[in-house]
Amino acid sequence: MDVVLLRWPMERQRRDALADEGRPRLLLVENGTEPPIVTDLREDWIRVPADEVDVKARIDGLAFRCADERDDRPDLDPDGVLRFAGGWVSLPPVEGRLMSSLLDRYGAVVSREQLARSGWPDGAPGRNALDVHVLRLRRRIGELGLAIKTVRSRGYLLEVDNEGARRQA
Amino acid sequence: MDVVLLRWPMERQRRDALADEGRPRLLLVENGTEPPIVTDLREDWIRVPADEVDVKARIDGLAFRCADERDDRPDLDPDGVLRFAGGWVSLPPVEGRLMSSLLDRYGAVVSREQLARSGWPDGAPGRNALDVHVLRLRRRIGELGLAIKTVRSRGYLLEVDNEGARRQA
DNA sequence: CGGCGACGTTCACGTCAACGAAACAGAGTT
DNA sequence: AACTCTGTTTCGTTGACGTGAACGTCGCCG
Repeated sequence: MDVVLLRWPMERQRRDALADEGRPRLLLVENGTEPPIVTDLREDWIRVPADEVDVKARIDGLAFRCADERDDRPDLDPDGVLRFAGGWVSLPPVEGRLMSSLLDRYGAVVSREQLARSGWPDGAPGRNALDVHVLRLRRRIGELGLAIKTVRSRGYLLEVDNEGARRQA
Repeated sequence: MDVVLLRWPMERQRRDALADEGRPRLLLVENGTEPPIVTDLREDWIRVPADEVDVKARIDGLAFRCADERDDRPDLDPDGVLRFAGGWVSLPPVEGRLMSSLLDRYGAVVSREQLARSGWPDGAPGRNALDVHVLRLRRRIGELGLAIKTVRSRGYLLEVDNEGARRQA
């Protein structure tokens, strides 16, 4: 993700907006003013005027830090604990297997048949069982900021929930 | 943890040593040399000479980042004293062994079977003994700000208690 | 257009197992 | 005698899982 440059303290408002979006930013601190208090991994500052090399080093360092947490994929450990974005929920056996299958193809569609096979390796119960488990799985992972989208007549797809996340928080 | 100041590139060796230890450090970059490539959350740099205020801002920012991921783990000494966050409680033998097992996998799930083996190396008593000891352990460590979470049908997990902590305080 | 069926979502239950909590009793210590 | 540590019994609560049914929505076809 690109690092945004902005002036401090002139563009304080813009900085707050970027912080809300979670975008990395480098504050160019005007001479004669104090640097801000940095409490965010995606923020850094440098006093201007500054050497071009120094600015580049700051930008690269920031980009590196952000890349670090970019592959922030949900992770399901063997004990049925799903971790994501600093939080975790525990998944019961069936839902754990469904999630594992969705995770194998994170961001892509998984067919109902495939899910049913994952959830019940030796024969699925009634047709409706899968639907109900998907519903329950949705509710659980909602609070982590994850969502399962339906692709009608194709299957389901796991992704980051861009909308519902703040409702939960 | 304290931030260590050192000169760059003169003290490169010392910097590497600190990096190995995981200690936070601020590199004072000599004029006329390029800043290092920062690939570590516990490292930052500033070009000298610099304003006292700027140096302080760098140090504070670093300290904040490190505090964020401070692995301030509870510690159980061989005499059954559990220390955490400035306080301590003493644990009876069985609970001490259970805690030791939970600490080995701090933040992860430990199965009931594993716990039973730790608590009673030569044969576990009745089925409910473990439940009761977990209950008692919970009450003891609650006042330290620790909590044992149940992961149903999988086991237990030790972590910092984010909610109950203020009730105790 | 209107009806129909395939597909999904959600709710309300029922069953079963896992877990939690209180209360009690025995052994050992102080 | 008071206290701690321990294990057991008993009972209540919660969670997991499947089923049946009500409801919505989409697309197809007469």
